[in-house]
Amino acid sequence: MTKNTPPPRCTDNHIHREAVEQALAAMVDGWTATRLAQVFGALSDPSRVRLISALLGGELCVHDLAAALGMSHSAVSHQLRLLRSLNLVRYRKEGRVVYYSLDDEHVEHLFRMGLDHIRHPEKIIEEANNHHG
Amino acid sequence: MTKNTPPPRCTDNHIHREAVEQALAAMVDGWTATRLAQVFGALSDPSRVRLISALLGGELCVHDLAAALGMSHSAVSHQLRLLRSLNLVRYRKEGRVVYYSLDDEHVEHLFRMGLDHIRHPEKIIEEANNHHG
DNA sequence: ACTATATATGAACATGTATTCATATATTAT
DNA sequence: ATAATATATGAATACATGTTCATATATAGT
Repeated sequence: MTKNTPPPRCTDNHIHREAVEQALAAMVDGWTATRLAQVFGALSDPSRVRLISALLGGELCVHDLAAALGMSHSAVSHQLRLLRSLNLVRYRKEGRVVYYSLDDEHVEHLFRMGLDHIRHPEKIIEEANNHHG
Repeated sequence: MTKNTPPPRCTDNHIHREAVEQALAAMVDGWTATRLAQVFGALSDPSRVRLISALLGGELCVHDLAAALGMSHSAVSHQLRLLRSLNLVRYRKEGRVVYYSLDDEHVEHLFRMGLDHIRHPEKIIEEANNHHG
């Protein structure tokens, strides 16, 4: 006997009722999961990440975005279309120039939170708890 | 003579210096963009979104996760491996059972921020700006 | 040792996606 | 009208990705 706390078992016949129900209670529905996946998917490509980050500095036209990223206008336009479709960026047309900008603060928050994650792998808990001011 | 605010032009010869430099200043480097894209990519699949959301309720073993999601153990294990590799989930081994849980609060924040986005498409600006109450 | 259980992993296939190319639309100037 | 500029978009191709199947590893019980 090495342990006195018998680990709950996961036999096929009697799966943890409680555990599974706890999971089901917390789990989002399929449609929400799909929508969420789409939003995160919009940020799941290096080009789009760079597009978003470029727009952190303020609105930019397609041409300048293409220049800054070193990509073709077409490729940038395609990506902007995706970002637009998910309300991550908005556009403003002035003459024949179209200026893109981040749609709302959400996007910036999402982005910065992702940055935090890759920088502070798991330090954030301490920071959040200590800071707390 | 139609407007008195001439829109800045994006001619090939003289791209906006300022605009492009503004973009370049705000833009993350390629490596960071790739890492970020990977993290967001981990949340860009409905199955993984549901996995994460299931774990919001607390740690769960692979078997129960598979049961809750209605997926094969193999599929779940593959996805958990991805999430693990990006430090989005952690695992705890107890006997032959492996319990997974969200790695830190970051993940939960990221997730909830995504949820907020798909629920409040662009209301956040009004809320933040007006804030009259 | 052997058997059963819990999870992990490699290969394969099927689907999704990002870029390029060519072309279309929209706006401005002549 | 035509020409030039700025952006958008459809089709095609090349690459990435998720699931399934079969198999491997790890642990517990006999």
